[in-house]
Amino acid sequence: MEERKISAAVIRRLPRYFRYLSDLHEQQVERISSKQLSELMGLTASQIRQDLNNFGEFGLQGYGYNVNYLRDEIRKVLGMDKINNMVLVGLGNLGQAILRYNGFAGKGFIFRAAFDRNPTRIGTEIGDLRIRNINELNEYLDSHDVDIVVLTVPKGAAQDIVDSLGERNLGIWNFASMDLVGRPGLTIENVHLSESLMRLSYCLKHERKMDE
Amino acid sequence: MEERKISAAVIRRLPRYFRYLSDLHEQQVERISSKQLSELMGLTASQIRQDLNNFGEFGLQGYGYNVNYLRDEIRKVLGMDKINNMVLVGLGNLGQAILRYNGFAGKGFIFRAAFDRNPTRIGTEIGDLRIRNINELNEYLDSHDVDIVVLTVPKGAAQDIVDSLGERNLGIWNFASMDLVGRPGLTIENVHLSESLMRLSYCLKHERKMDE
DNA sequence: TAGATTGTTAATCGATTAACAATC
DNA sequence: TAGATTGTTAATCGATTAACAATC
Repeated sequence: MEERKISAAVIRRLPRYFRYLSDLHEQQVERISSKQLSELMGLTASQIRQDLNNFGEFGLQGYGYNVNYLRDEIRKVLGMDKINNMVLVGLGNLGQAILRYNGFAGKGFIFRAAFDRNPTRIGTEIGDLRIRNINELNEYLDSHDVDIVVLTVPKGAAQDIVDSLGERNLGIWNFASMDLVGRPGLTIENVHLSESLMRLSYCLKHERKMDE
Repeated sequence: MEERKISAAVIRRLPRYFRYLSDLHEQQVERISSKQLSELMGLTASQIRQDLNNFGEFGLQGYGYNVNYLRDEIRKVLGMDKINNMVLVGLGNLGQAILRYNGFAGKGFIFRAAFDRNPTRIGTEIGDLRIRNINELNEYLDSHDVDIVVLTVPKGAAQDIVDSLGERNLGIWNFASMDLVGRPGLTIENVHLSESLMRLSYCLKHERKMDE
């Protein structure tokens, strides 16, 4: 499927395209040109066409792009044309908030189980999920089809959990403020909130607008 | 103070340098060369030296960098050599989690007030903060020195709040999954969790390792 | 058909890497 | 002094922008 090597910069922009196209679709917009989209998103039309053509020829000369079709193609490219099964580990404040947020399910990202090591939490329910003992994580992964493990544990615990995951192919959505040591089969995406806040602080101090 | 134009790529890396240097400092490491740091962080030594020299000459030939000194300089560059006063708007799951997280205060980012529009929340306490009515936000900003407004409201409400902030100079840490329309004086940093999750999905599907 | 807009090649710009003189 | 490692210039690489033929 892959032909060219897709750059990190393009991958970073893809979900944003998806969001804009979803919004347009919701507003019943049927077609859009790269020019129009570029003005909406603050990019150049050239860049949009280059980006999209990494993945196929989605447009029509003289017409532009069909919003719904393009959205659907990007959806596929992003691997969102299927259910992504997730489990969450670590039910502190952030873990609970992520688990309770209902914006992911609509995009096909569904929480199937939640784990913690704190005995006072185990057995309690959040939403419709009963909190399980972290010890049961591997057993659960053996018997269920899990795509993504969400790590909302303290940074001291994160690497141990990753190391305990065996040889499985998994995505790790890491909220611990550290860089995990991975291995083949693991795909790690970091959400480093503190670093985002520091960038804001930098931009504030230096009056620097950050281009998306 | 600014001489060269600092690129977005450099700014994105700065907080990560700060994190690694903080970790090294905690481990009592006194000095480090760009070579050593590059191996630790998965960058090239060249890039590290280039990055740092945007802000000054922090090293010593034949020696490398003093960890504590370099950390402190980057801290200043990031605008973290002072207290950053924050208020939070929107006490849903995520807002409460962010407010309760105690990792920001240690870096000088301190929550001074929290606002919501839901009458059942107003007046209750989270941590040591009493939730205030969102109507009082402007009054509060008039009488207090606030640097950063954290927006953890639904996307339908986010732009209205931004528009209501008047002419003030503020940083906006935006968790709503939309791009805010800013104005001079506002510095916006977005945390788009859904987009991060989609990137993970993409990388999973395409077996793509994302270089930090 | 004429006008619009794509897909794509070529040109430009900027970021990363390599190399090395300066110097601790 | 000899060895190490910086700061910085030059070379390379890659990403963005511009241009335009193809074509709806």
